[in-house]
Amino acid sequence: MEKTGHSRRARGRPPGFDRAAALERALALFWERGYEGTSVAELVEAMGITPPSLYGAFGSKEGLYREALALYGEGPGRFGPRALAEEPTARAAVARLLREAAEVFTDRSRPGGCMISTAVLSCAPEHRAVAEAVAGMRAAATDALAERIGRGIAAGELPEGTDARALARFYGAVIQGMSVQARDGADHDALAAIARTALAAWPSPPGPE
Amino acid sequence: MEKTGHSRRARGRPPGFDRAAALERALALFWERGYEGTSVAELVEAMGITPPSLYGAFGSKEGLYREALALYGEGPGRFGPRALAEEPTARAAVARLLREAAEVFTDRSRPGGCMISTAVLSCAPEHRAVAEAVAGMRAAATDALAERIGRGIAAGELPEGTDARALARFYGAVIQGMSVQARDGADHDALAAIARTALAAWPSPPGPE
DNA sequence: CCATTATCATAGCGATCACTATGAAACGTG
DNA sequence: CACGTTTCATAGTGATCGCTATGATAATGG
Repeated sequence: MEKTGHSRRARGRPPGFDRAAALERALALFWERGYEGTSVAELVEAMGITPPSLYGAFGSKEGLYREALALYGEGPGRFGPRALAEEPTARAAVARLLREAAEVFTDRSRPGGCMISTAVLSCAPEHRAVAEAVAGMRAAATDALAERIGRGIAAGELPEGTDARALARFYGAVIQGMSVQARDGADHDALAAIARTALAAWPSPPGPE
Repeated sequence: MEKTGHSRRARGRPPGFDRAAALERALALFWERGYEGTSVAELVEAMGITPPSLYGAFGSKEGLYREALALYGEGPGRFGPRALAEEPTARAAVARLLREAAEVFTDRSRPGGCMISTAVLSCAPEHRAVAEAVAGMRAAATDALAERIGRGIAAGELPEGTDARALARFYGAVIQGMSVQARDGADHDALAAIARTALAAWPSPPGPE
Protein backbone atom coordinates (compact mmCIF):
# COMPACT_ATOMS: atom_id res chain seq x y z
CA MET A 1 0.00 0.00 0.00
CA GLU A 2 1.37 3.36 -0.94
CA LYS A 3 0.07 6.74 -0.23
CA THR A 4 -1.36 7.94 -3.53
CA GLY A 5 -1.02 11.31 -1.87
CA HIS A 6 -2.49 13.80 -4.23
CA SER A 7 0.23 16.36 -3.68
CA ARG A 8 -1.03 19.83 -2.99
CA ARG A 9 0.78 21.09 -6.05
CA ALA A 10 1.81 19.42 -9.25
CA ARG A 11 5.41 18.57 -9.80
CA GLY A 12 6.98 20.92 -12.31
CA ARG A 13 6.71 24.63 -12.83
CA PRO A 14 3.15 25.75 -12.14
CA PRO A 15 1.07 27.21 -14.97
CA GLY A 16 1.38 30.94 -15.27
CA PHE A 17 -2.15 31.59 -16.46
CA ASP A 18 -5.74 30.83 -15.54
CA ARG A 19 -6.93 28.16 -17.96
CA ALA A 20 -10.62 28.88 -17.44
CA ALA A 21 -10.15 32.62 -17.86
CA ALA A 22 -8.10 32.10 -21.02
CA LEU A 23 -10.79 29.82 -22.42
CA GLU A 24 -13.42 32.48 -21.80
CA ARG A 25 -11.38 34.98 -23.77
CA ALA A 26 -11.09 32.49 -26.59
CA LEU A 27 -14.84 31.87 -26.47
CA ALA A 28 -15.57 35.56 -26.86
CA LEU A 29 -13.23 35.86 -29.82
CA PHE A 30 -14.51 32.75 -31.59
CA TRP A 31 -18.09 33.84 -30.95
CA GLU A 32 -17.43 37.24 -32.48
CA ARG A 33 -15.29 36.26 -35.47
CA GLY A 34 -16.11 32.63 -36.13
CA TYR A 35 -13.73 29.69 -36.41
CA GLU A 36 -12.10 30.56 -39.70
CA GLY A 37 -12.12 34.28 -38.94
CA THR A 38 -10.05 33.87 -35.77
CA SER A 39 -6.30 33.27 -35.99
CA VAL A 40 -4.10 31.63 -33.40
CA ALA A 41 -2.08 34.84 -33.23
CA GLU A 42 -5.20 36.77 -32.23
CA LEU A 43 -6.20 34.06 -29.78
CA VAL A 44 -2.90 34.04 -27.90
CA GLU A 45 -2.99 37.83 -27.80
CA ALA A 46 -6.51 37.88 -26.34
CA MET A 47 -5.80 35.01 -23.95
CA GLY A 48 -2.61 36.62 -22.72
CA ILE A 49 -0.52 33.52 -23.38
CA THR A 50 2.01 32.24 -25.89
CA PRO A 51 1.47 29.66 -28.64
CA PRO A 52 3.22 26.80 -26.78
CA SER A 53 0.95 27.40 -23.78
CA LEU A 54 -2.13 27.32 -25.99
CA TYR A 55 -1.09 24.07 -27.62
CA GLY A 56 -0.02 22.58 -24.32
CA ALA A 57 -3.37 23.35 -22.74
CA PHE A 58 -5.79 22.82 -25.61
CA GLY A 59 -3.97 20.72 -28.19
CA SER A 60 -4.89 22.68 -31.28
CA LYS A 61 -6.98 25.55 -32.56
CA GLU A 62 -9.76 23.06 -33.23
CA GLY A 63 -9.49 21.61 -29.72
CA LEU A 64 -9.71 25.09 -28.26
CA TYR A 65 -12.76 25.84 -30.39
CA ARG A 66 -14.50 22.66 -29.26
CA GLU A 67 -13.85 23.53 -25.63
CA ALA A 68 -15.19 27.02 -26.28
CA LEU A 69 -18.34 25.51 -27.79
CA ALA A 70 -18.80 23.33 -24.72
CA LEU A 71 -18.30 26.32 -22.43
CA TYR A 72 -20.89 28.22 -24.43
CA GLY A 73 -23.33 25.38 -23.90
CA GLU A 74 -22.73 25.43 -20.16
CA GLY A 75 -22.86 29.22 -19.93
CA PRO A 76 -24.74 31.54 -22.25
CA GLY A 77 -26.44 28.62 -24.01
CA ARG A 78 -27.71 27.09 -20.79
CA PHE A 79 -31.01 28.95 -21.05
CA GLY A 80 -32.23 26.50 -23.69
CA PRO A 81 -32.15 23.24 -21.76
CA ARG A 82 -33.34 25.12 -18.68
CA ALA A 83 -36.44 26.44 -20.41
CA LEU A 84 -37.27 22.95 -21.69
CA ALA A 85 -36.77 21.37 -18.28
CA GLU A 86 -38.37 23.84 -15.92
CA GLU A 87 -41.63 24.87 -17.54
CA PRO A 88 -44.80 22.88 -16.83
CA THR A 89 -46.11 22.77 -20.40
CA ALA A 90 -44.54 22.51 -23.84
CA ARG A 91 -46.01 25.83 -24.85
CA ALA A 92 -44.65 27.58 -21.79
CA ALA A 93 -41.25 26.02 -22.43
CA VAL A 94 -41.14 27.22 -26.03
CA ALA A 95 -42.42 30.66 -25.05
CA ARG A 96 -39.68 31.01 -22.47
CA LEU A 97 -37.10 29.61 -24.88
CA LEU A 98 -37.94 32.27 -27.44
CA ARG A 99 -38.21 35.07 -24.89
CA GLU A 100 -34.85 34.30 -23.32
CA ALA A 101 -33.19 33.82 -26.68
CA ALA A 102 -34.19 37.40 -27.52
CA GLU A 103 -32.45 38.50 -24.33
CA VAL A 104 -29.28 36.42 -24.61
CA PHE A 105 -28.80 37.12 -28.32
CA THR A 106 -28.84 40.87 -27.71
CA ASP A 107 -26.94 40.98 -24.43
CA ARG A 108 -24.67 43.95 -24.88
CA SER A 109 -21.95 42.46 -22.73
CA ARG A 110 -21.46 39.68 -25.25
CA PRO A 111 -21.21 39.13 -29.01
CA GLY A 112 -24.55 39.13 -30.83
CA GLY A 113 -26.55 36.06 -31.71
CA CYS A 114 -26.00 32.42 -30.84
CA MET A 115 -22.62 30.75 -31.07
CA ILE A 116 -24.17 27.49 -32.22
CA SER A 117 -27.24 28.43 -34.27
CA THR A 118 -25.33 30.37 -36.89
CA ALA A 119 -21.74 29.14 -36.68
CA VAL A 120 -19.63 27.49 -39.39
CA LEU A 121 -22.51 27.27 -41.86
CA SER A 122 -19.93 27.21 -44.65
CA CYS A 123 -16.21 26.59 -44.50
CA ALA A 124 -13.17 25.25 -46.28
CA PRO A 125 -13.20 21.47 -46.80
CA GLU A 126 -10.37 20.94 -44.30
CA HIS A 127 -12.64 22.27 -41.55
CA ARG A 128 -15.55 19.97 -42.26
CA ALA A 129 -15.08 18.15 -38.96
CA VAL A 130 -15.55 21.40 -37.07
CA ALA A 131 -18.64 22.26 -39.11
CA GLU A 132 -20.11 18.86 -38.39
CA ALA A 133 -19.48 19.25 -34.68
CA VAL A 134 -21.45 22.50 -34.58
CA ALA A 135 -24.18 21.07 -36.82
CA GLY A 136 -24.41 18.16 -34.40
CA MET A 137 -25.06 20.57 -31.54
CA ARG A 138 -27.81 22.21 -33.56
CA ALA A 139 -29.33 18.80 -34.21
CA ALA A 140 -29.14 17.93 -30.54
CA ALA A 141 -30.91 21.16 -29.63
CA THR A 142 -33.69 20.41 -32.11
CA ASP A 143 -33.96 16.88 -30.76
CA ALA A 144 -34.36 18.16 -27.21
CA LEU A 145 -37.03 20.58 -28.35
CA ALA A 146 -38.87 17.83 -30.23
CA GLU A 147 -38.71 15.62 -27.19
CA ARG A 148 -40.27 18.32 -25.00
CA ILE A 149 -43.00 18.98 -27.54
CA GLY A 150 -43.61 15.27 -27.83
CA ARG A 151 -44.21 15.07 -24.10
CA GLY A 152 -46.66 17.93 -24.44
CA ILE A 153 -48.53 16.02 -27.10
CA ALA A 154 -48.59 12.90 -24.95
CA ALA A 155 -49.96 15.03 -22.10
CA GLY A 156 -52.83 16.15 -24.27
CA GLU A 157 -51.63 19.75 -24.49
CA LEU A 158 -51.60 19.68 -28.28
CA PRO A 159 -53.77 18.10 -30.98
CA GLU A 160 -53.17 14.40 -31.34
CA GLY A 161 -51.82 14.45 -34.86
CA THR A 162 -49.23 17.13 -34.13
CA ASP A 163 -45.79 16.39 -35.61
CA ALA A 164 -43.38 17.08 -32.76
CA ARG A 165 -40.26 17.03 -34.94
CA ALA A 166 -41.75 19.35 -37.53
CA LEU A 167 -42.85 21.82 -34.87
CA ALA A 168 -39.39 21.63 -33.29
CA ARG A 169 -37.79 22.37 -36.65
CA PHE A 170 -40.05 25.39 -37.02
CA TYR A 171 -39.15 26.89 -33.66
CA GLY A 172 -35.53 25.97 -34.26
CA ALA A 173 -35.65 27.90 -37.52
CA VAL A 174 -37.14 30.91 -35.75
CA ILE A 175 -34.34 30.88 -33.19
CA GLN A 176 -31.72 30.52 -35.92
CA GLY A 177 -33.27 33.45 -37.76
CA MET A 178 -33.26 35.48 -34.56
CA SER A 179 -29.56 34.73 -34.25
CA VAL A 180 -28.92 35.93 -37.80
CA GLN A 181 -30.71 39.18 -37.13
CA ALA A 182 -29.00 39.66 -33.79
CA ARG A 183 -25.67 39.38 -35.57
CA ASP A 184 -26.94 41.99 -38.02
CA GLY A 185 -27.56 44.34 -35.12
CA ALA A 186 -31.24 43.78 -34.30
CA ASP A 187 -32.15 44.92 -30.78
CA HIS A 188 -34.01 43.06 -28.06
CA ASP A 189 -37.44 44.42 -28.94
CA ALA A 190 -37.16 43.35 -32.57
CA LEU A 191 -36.24 39.82 -31.52
CA ALA A 192 -38.95 39.69 -28.84
CA ALA A 193 -41.52 40.67 -31.46
CA ILE A 194 -40.36 37.82 -33.69
CA ALA A 195 -40.72 35.48 -30.71
CA ARG A 196 -44.28 36.65 -30.02
CA THR A 197 -45.31 36.25 -33.64
CA ALA A 198 -43.83 32.76 -33.76
CA LEU A 199 -45.91 31.74 -30.78
CA ALA A 200 -49.04 32.59 -32.76
CA ALA A 201 -48.26 29.53 -34.86
CA TRP A 202 -48.59 27.24 -31.85
CA PRO A 203 -51.20 24.57 -32.60
CA SER A 204 -54.59 25.13 -31.01
CA PRO A 205 -55.26 22.88 -28.04
CA PRO A 206 -57.64 20.02 -28.73
CA GLY A 207 -61.21 21.26 -28.24
CA PRO A 208 -63.38 19.50 -25.64
CA GLU A 209 -65.76 18.57 -28.49
CA MET B 1 -17.31 64.11 -87.12
CA GLU B 2 -15.56 60.80 -86.65
CA LYS B 3 -16.89 57.35 -86.80
CA THR B 4 -16.97 56.15 -83.19
CA GLY B 5 -17.07 52.75 -84.80
CA HIS B 6 -17.47 50.16 -82.13
CA SER B 7 -15.06 47.70 -83.65
CA ARG B 8 -16.37 44.17 -83.92
CA ARG B 9 -13.52 42.89 -81.84
CA ALA B 10 -11.39 44.49 -79.20
CA ARG B 11 -7.87 45.43 -80.05
CA GLY B 12 -5.44 43.08 -78.38
CA ARG B 13 -5.47 39.39 -77.77
CA PRO B 14 -9.02 38.17 -77.14
CA PRO B 15 -9.92 36.68 -73.75
CA GLY B 16 -9.39 32.96 -73.61
CA PHE B 17 -12.26 32.22 -71.24
CA ASP B 18 -15.96 32.92 -70.83
CA ARG B 19 -16.26 35.55 -68.12
CA ALA B 20 -19.89 34.73 -67.31
CA ALA B 21 -19.19 31.02 -67.10
CA ALA B 22 -16.17 31.59 -64.88
CA LEU B 23 -18.26 33.80 -62.60
CA GLU B 24 -20.84 31.06 -62.26
CA ARG B 25 -18.17 28.62 -61.16
CA ALA B 26 -16.96 31.14 -58.61
CA LEU B 27 -20.52 31.64 -57.39
CA ALA B 28 -20.97 27.94 -56.80
CA LEU B 29 -17.71 27.71 -54.85
CA PHE B 30 -18.36 30.80 -52.71
CA TRP B 31 -21.90 29.57 -52.05
CA GLU B 32 -20.65 26.22 -50.87
CA ARG B 33 -17.63 27.27 -48.83
CA GLY B 34 -18.24 30.89 -47.91
CA TYR B 35 -16.01 33.88 -48.47
CA GLU B 36 -13.29 33.07 -45.98
CA GLY B 37 -13.48 29.36 -46.70
CA THR B 38 -12.70 29.80 -50.39
CA SER B 39 -9.12 30.48 -51.50
CA VAL B 40 -8.03 32.18 -54.69
CA ALA B 41 -6.13 29.04 -55.61
CA GLU B 42 -9.34 27.01 -55.46
CA LEU B 43 -11.22 29.70 -57.37
CA VAL B 44 -8.81 29.81 -60.31
CA GLU B 45 -8.84 26.02 -60.37
CA ALA B 46 -12.65 25.87 -60.50
CA MET B 47 -12.90 28.75 -62.97
CA GLY B 48 -10.30 27.23 -65.26
CA ILE B 49 -8.21 30.37 -65.37
CA THR B 50 -4.99 31.72 -63.89
CA PRO B 51 -4.57 34.28 -61.12
CA PRO B 52 -3.65 37.16 -63.46
CA SER B 53 -6.83 36.53 -65.45
CA LEU B 54 -8.93 36.54 -62.31
CA TYR B 55 -7.46 39.81 -61.12
CA GLY B 56 -7.68 41.34 -64.56
CA ALA B 57 -11.34 40.48 -64.89
CA PHE B 58 -12.60 40.93 -61.33
CA GLY B 59 -10.05 43.11 -59.56
CA SER B 60 -9.74 41.12 -56.35
CA LYS B 61 -11.17 38.20 -54.43
CA GLU B 62 -13.60 40.63 -52.82
CA GLY B 63 -14.64 42.08 -56.17
CA LEU B 64 -15.27 38.59 -57.48
CA TYR B 65 -17.35 37.75 -54.43
CA ARG B 66 -19.45 40.88 -54.84
CA GLU B 67 -20.13 40.02 -58.47
CA ALA B 68 -21.05 36.50 -57.42
CA LEU B 69 -23.50 37.92 -54.88
CA ALA B 70 -25.08 40.08 -57.57
CA LEU B 71 -25.35 37.10 -59.90
CA TYR B 72 -27.01 35.12 -57.14
CA GLY B 73 -29.55 37.89 -56.75
CA GLU B 74 -30.32 37.83 -60.46
CA GLY B 75 -30.41 34.05 -60.66
CA PRO B 76 -31.26 31.66 -57.82
CA GLY B 77 -32.32 34.54 -55.57
CA ARG B 78 -34.68 36.02 -58.11
CA PHE B 79 -37.64 34.07 -56.72
CA GLY B 80 -37.92 36.47 -53.80
CA PRO B 81 -38.62 39.74 -55.61
CA ARG B 82 -40.76 37.80 -58.09
CA ALA B 83 -43.02 36.41 -55.38
CA LEU B 84 -43.45 39.86 -53.86
CA ALA B 85 -44.24 41.44 -57.21
CA GLU B 86 -46.47 38.92 -58.87
CA GLU B 87 -48.92 37.80 -56.20
CA PRO B 88 -52.18 39.68 -55.72
CA THR B 89 -52.15 39.76 -51.93
CA ALA B 90 -49.48 40.10 -49.28
CA ARG B 91 -50.40 36.74 -47.83
CA ALA B 92 -50.16 35.01 -51.18
CA ALA B 93 -46.81 36.69 -51.77
CA VAL B 94 -45.39 35.50 -48.45
CA ALA B 95 -46.85 32.03 -48.94
CA ARG B 96 -45.18 31.75 -52.33
CA LEU B 97 -41.96 33.23 -50.98
CA LEU B 98 -41.76 30.56 -48.31
CA ARG B 99 -42.82 27.75 -50.61
CA GLU B 100 -40.26 28.60 -53.26
CA ALA B 101 -37.54 29.15 -50.68
CA ALA B 102 -38.07 25.55 -49.58
CA GLU B 103 -37.52 24.48 -53.18
CA VAL B 104 -34.53 26.66 -54.02
CA PHE B 105 -32.75 25.98 -50.73
CA THR B 106 -32.90 22.23 -51.31
CA ASP B 107 -32.28 22.17 -55.07
CA ARG B 108 -29.90 19.28 -55.46
CA SER B 109 -28.18 20.84 -58.45
CA ARG B 110 -26.92 23.65 -56.24
CA PRO B 111 -25.35 24.22 -52.80
CA GLY B 112 -27.83 24.12 -49.92
CA GLY B 113 -29.48 27.13 -48.38
CA CYS B 114 -29.37 30.79 -49.34
CA MET B 115 -26.18 32.54 -50.32
CA ILE B 116 -27.32 35.77 -48.67
CA SER B 117 -29.43 34.76 -45.67
CA THR B 118 -26.67 32.89 -43.91
CA ALA B 119 -23.41 34.23 -45.36
CA VAL B 120 -20.51 35.94 -43.58
CA LEU B 121 -22.33 36.08 -40.24
CA SER B 122 -18.94 36.25 -38.57
CA CYS B 123 -15.54 36.97 -40.01
CA ALA B 124 -12.09 38.41 -39.42
CA PRO B 125 -12.04 42.18 -38.90
CA GLU B 126 -10.29 42.76 -42.23
CA HIS B 127 -13.35 41.34 -44.01
CA ARG B 128 -15.88 43.59 -42.29
CA ALA B 129 -16.68 45.41 -45.54
CA VAL B 130 -17.70 42.13 -47.16
CA ALA B 131 -19.84 41.19 -44.17
CA GLU B 132 -21.57 44.56 -44.30
CA ALA B 133 -22.28 44.17 -48.00
CA VAL B 134 -24.07 40.87 -47.41
CA ALA B 135 -25.87 42.22 -44.35
CA GLY B 136 -27.03 45.11 -46.51
CA MET B 137 -28.57 42.68 -48.96
CA ARG B 138 -30.39 40.96 -46.10
CA ALA B 139 -31.68 44.33 -44.94
CA ALA B 140 -32.83 45.19 -48.45
CA ALA B 141 -34.72 41.90 -48.69
CA THR B 142 -36.44 42.58 -45.38
CA ASP B 143 -37.30 46.10 -46.53
CA ALA B 144 -38.88 44.77 -49.71
CA LEU B 145 -40.90 42.28 -47.71
CA ALA B 146 -42.05 44.98 -45.29
CA GLU B 147 -43.05 47.19 -48.19
CA ARG B 148 -45.20 44.42 -49.68
CA ILE B 149 -46.83 43.69 -46.35
CA GLY B 150 -47.42 47.40 -45.84
CA ARG B 151 -49.31 47.55 -49.11
CA GLY B 152 -51.38 44.63 -47.95
CA ILE B 153 -52.25 46.48 -44.78
CA ALA B 154 -53.14 49.59 -46.76
CA ALA B 155 -55.36 47.41 -48.93
CA GLY B 156 -57.24 46.21 -45.88
CA GLU B 157 -55.95 42.65 -46.13
CA LEU B 158 -54.59 42.74 -42.60
CA PRO B 159 -55.71 44.26 -39.31
CA GLU B 160 -55.12 47.98 -39.17
CA GLY B 161 -52.63 48.01 -36.35
CA THR B 162 -50.36 45.39 -37.95
CA ASP B 163 -46.65 46.24 -37.78
CA ALA B 164 -45.38 45.60 -41.31
CA ARG B 165 -41.69 45.77 -40.41
CA ALA B 166 -42.11 43.42 -37.45
CA LEU B 167 -44.00 40.91 -39.56
CA ALA B 168 -41.33 41.18 -42.26
CA ARG B 169 -38.62 40.51 -39.69
CA PHE B 170 -40.50 37.42 -38.53
CA TYR B 171 -40.82 35.92 -42.01
CA GLY B 172 -37.26 36.97 -42.74
CA ALA B 173 -36.16 35.05 -39.66
CA VAL B 174 -38.09 31.99 -40.81
CA ILE B 175 -36.36 32.09 -44.18
CA GLN B 176 -32.97 32.54 -42.55
CA GLY B 177 -33.69 29.58 -40.30
CA MET B 178 -34.76 27.54 -43.31
CA SER B 179 -31.43 28.40 -44.90
CA VAL B 180 -29.54 27.23 -41.83
CA GLN B 181 -31.36 23.91 -41.83
CA ALA B 182 -30.92 23.48 -45.57
CA ARG B 183 -27.18 23.86 -45.07
CA ASP B 184 -27.44 21.24 -42.34
CA GLY B 185 -28.97 18.85 -44.86
CA ALA B 186 -32.71 19.30 -44.32
CA ASP B 187 -34.77 18.12 -47.30
CA HIS B 188 -37.54 19.89 -49.17
CA ASP B 189 -40.38 18.45 -47.14
CA ALA B 190 -38.87 19.54 -43.85
CA LEU B 191 -38.50 23.10 -45.12
CA ALA B 192 -41.96 23.12 -46.67
CA ALA B 193 -43.41 22.08 -43.31
CA ILE B 194 -41.62 24.98 -41.63
CA ALA B 195 -43.09 27.28 -44.26
CA ARG B 196 -46.62 26.01 -43.65
CA THR B 197 -46.31 26.40 -39.90
CA ALA B 198 -44.99 29.93 -40.29
CA LEU B 199 -48.04 30.86 -42.33
CA ALA B 200 -50.22 29.93 -39.38
CA ALA B 201 -48.84 33.03 -37.66
CA TRP B 202 -50.27 35.28 -40.37
CA PRO B 203 -52.53 37.88 -38.72
CA SER B 204 -56.25 37.18 -39.01
CA PRO B 205 -58.01 39.38 -41.53
CA PRO B 206 -60.07 42.19 -40.02
CA GLY B 207 -63.52 40.85 -39.20
CA PRO B 208 -66.53 42.58 -40.75
CA GLU B 209 -67.71 43.48 -37.26
C1' DC C 1 22.23 21.17 -3.12
C1' DC C 2 21.11 18.44 -7.42
C1' DA C 3 17.82 15.96 -10.28
C1' DT C 4 13.35 15.85 -12.19
C1' DT C 5 9.37 17.76 -14.08
C1' DA C 6 6.61 21.00 -16.30
C1' DT C 7 5.79 25.62 -18.21
C1' DC C 8 7.62 29.46 -20.06
C1' DA C 9 9.44 32.82 -23.98
C1' DT C 10 11.93 33.12 -28.24
C1' DA C 11 12.29 32.08 -32.61
C1' DG C 12 11.11 30.04 -36.60
C1' DC C 13 9.19 25.79 -39.19
C1' DG C 14 6.92 24.56 -43.97
C1' DA C 15 2.68 25.69 -46.15
C1' DT C 16 -0.60 28.63 -47.79
C1' DC C 17 -2.57 33.28 -48.10
C1' DA C 18 -4.04 37.08 -51.62
C1' DC C 19 -1.76 39.10 -55.13
C1' DT C 20 1.62 40.56 -58.98
C1' DA C 21 6.06 41.25 -61.95
C1' DT C 22 7.71 39.52 -66.10
C1' DG C 23 7.67 38.27 -70.66
C1' DA C 24 5.74 35.34 -74.32
C1' DA C 25 1.59 34.74 -77.25
C1' DA C 26 -2.39 36.26 -79.97
C1' DC C 27 -5.02 39.43 -81.94
C1' DG C 28 -6.28 44.14 -84.94
C1' DT C 29 -3.84 48.00 -87.34
C1' DG C 30 -0.45 50.51 -90.17
C1' DC D 1 5.83 42.65 -92.19
C1' DA D 2 6.39 45.43 -87.70
C1' DC D 3 3.54 47.81 -84.19
C1' DG D 4 0.58 48.54 -80.42
C1' DT D 5 -2.54 46.28 -77.46
C1' DT D 6 -4.42 42.92 -74.52
C1' DT D 7 -4.34 38.38 -72.43
C1' DC D 8 -1.92 34.62 -71.34
C1' DA D 9 1.27 31.27 -68.36
C1' DT D 10 5.15 31.04 -65.27
C1' DA D 11 6.95 32.05 -61.30
C1' DG D 12 7.31 34.12 -57.28
C1' DT D 13 6.27 38.39 -53.89
C1' DG D 14 5.97 39.45 -48.67
C1' DA D 15 2.77 38.26 -45.17
C1' DT D 16 0.33 35.25 -42.45
C1' DC D 17 -1.38 30.57 -41.56
C1' DG D 18 -1.35 26.77 -37.72
C1' DC D 19 2.05 24.79 -35.21
C1' DT D 20 6.61 23.45 -32.85
C1' DA D 21 11.82 22.87 -31.67
C1' DT D 22 14.83 24.76 -28.38
C1' DG D 23 16.40 26.16 -24.19
C1' DA D 24 15.74 29.12 -20.10
C1' DT D 25 12.88 29.25 -15.80
C1' DA D 26 10.41 27.74 -11.76
C1' DA D 27 8.48 24.56 -9.07
C1' DT D 28 8.90 19.68 -6.26
C1' DG D 29 11.44 15.42 -4.49
C1' DG D 30 15.39 13.63 -2.61
